[in-house]
Amino acid sequence: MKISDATLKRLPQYLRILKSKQKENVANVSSTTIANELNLNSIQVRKDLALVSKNDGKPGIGFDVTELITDLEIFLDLNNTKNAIIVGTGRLGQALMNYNGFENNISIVLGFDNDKTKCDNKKIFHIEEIKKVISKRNIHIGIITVPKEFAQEVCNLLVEIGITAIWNFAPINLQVPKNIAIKNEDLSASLSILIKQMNKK
Amino acid sequence: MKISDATLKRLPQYLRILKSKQKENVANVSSTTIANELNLNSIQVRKDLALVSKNDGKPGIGFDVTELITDLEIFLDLNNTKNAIIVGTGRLGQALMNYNGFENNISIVLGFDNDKTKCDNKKIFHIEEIKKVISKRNIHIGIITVPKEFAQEVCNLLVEIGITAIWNFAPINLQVPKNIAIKNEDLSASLSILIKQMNKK
DNA sequence: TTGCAATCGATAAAAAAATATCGATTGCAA
DNA sequence: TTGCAATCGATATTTTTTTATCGATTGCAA
Repeated sequence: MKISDATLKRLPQYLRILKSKQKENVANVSSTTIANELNLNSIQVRKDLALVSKNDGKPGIGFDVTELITDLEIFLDLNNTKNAIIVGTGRLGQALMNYNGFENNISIVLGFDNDKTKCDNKKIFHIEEIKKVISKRNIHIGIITVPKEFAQEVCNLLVEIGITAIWNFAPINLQVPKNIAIKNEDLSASLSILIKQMNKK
Repeated sequence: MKISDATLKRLPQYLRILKSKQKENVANVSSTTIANELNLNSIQVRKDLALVSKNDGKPGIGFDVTELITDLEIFLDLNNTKNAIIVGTGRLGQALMNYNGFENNISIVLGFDNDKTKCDNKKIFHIEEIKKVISKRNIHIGIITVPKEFAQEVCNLLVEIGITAIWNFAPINLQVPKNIAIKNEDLSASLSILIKQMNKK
């Protein structure tokens, strides 16, 4: 059973709504309710949920909030924390190191930079030390927040030291071996969509 | 003629490649070349480009780099700079204020925060002053980088003062009137996709 | 009870997006 | 010249995604 990226993108949103319902001590939520809050179609919500949960919704009532949360968390693999490192500890890197919007599934354990003045912090090391510092730790994810000129180089380095997933914030499409997972976070593209949408209205 | 979000997302990537080719004094680029660099299908590239440019590619040669750049920039409305403000000048807000990956189409002119200690900066004001400070300026875009608890409230405020496009980085789905353009930047969703992809490999 | 509104899942249909096919054009090398 | 490889656009096909339909279940109110 494979799940499309489109669906995958919606799952964390469902989870957020479910958790907020849980906080309000709501026991059941209908697909219609979820759909309305996210401006989606309720059929789509049901289909998405059916892919990740064996807990059927009950006609007239909806879905059991707690059960669905459990299933979503399992599916999204939110229970075991992934260790991550960040290369590039400028403002964006620091913002991510301190971001609390992630649903607790990654822990950004270390940062690296080529600016020695930033390395006074316990958690920030000079990029040259990366091999040495990382060797004994179990790191899954590498986050790239360096200027685009250095991004491919950093990417290669991360691959070399055994990182298997790369989250890239530099405005460039990185080339990686097939066995490496990569997600390019393209803020320009987002902005283009927003501006296009704005001009239409 | 309407363009899908999927296509719209690819256009800035094409532009980036074209510009880098231009820098290398390459006069023509084939759809195959572009497709390979982005791991896309060349037919898809040609179709996308046909939507935004009347300059046909030439068989055996490819597309004229300069012409395509011009057409993409016109289509993406990159020539007239949009003024933007940021609400929430924590690390992420500051990172965006200093980000240079945008293709020069927005200028983040001012920041707002509810922390007075941040407001010594010429460009950062207290949120309470927002109406007064903004009234005479021509602001198009509002960027929200506050904690999620305050995001909807800030959003409402932005709508109230006449902002027509909102770029939201708080992990929450904001509700806006129909005539307002909105883009929720969902980092958790991106991360979910990356992790899913990683686990598959 | 009984009937009604809310909701579900399964299946079908529609819409959208991606990819394949194919004849035509171009430049280059034999 | 001539033939070949690269490339194009237009059209057709396939695949994927979204939305609609419909019979069935549930709780609640009359």
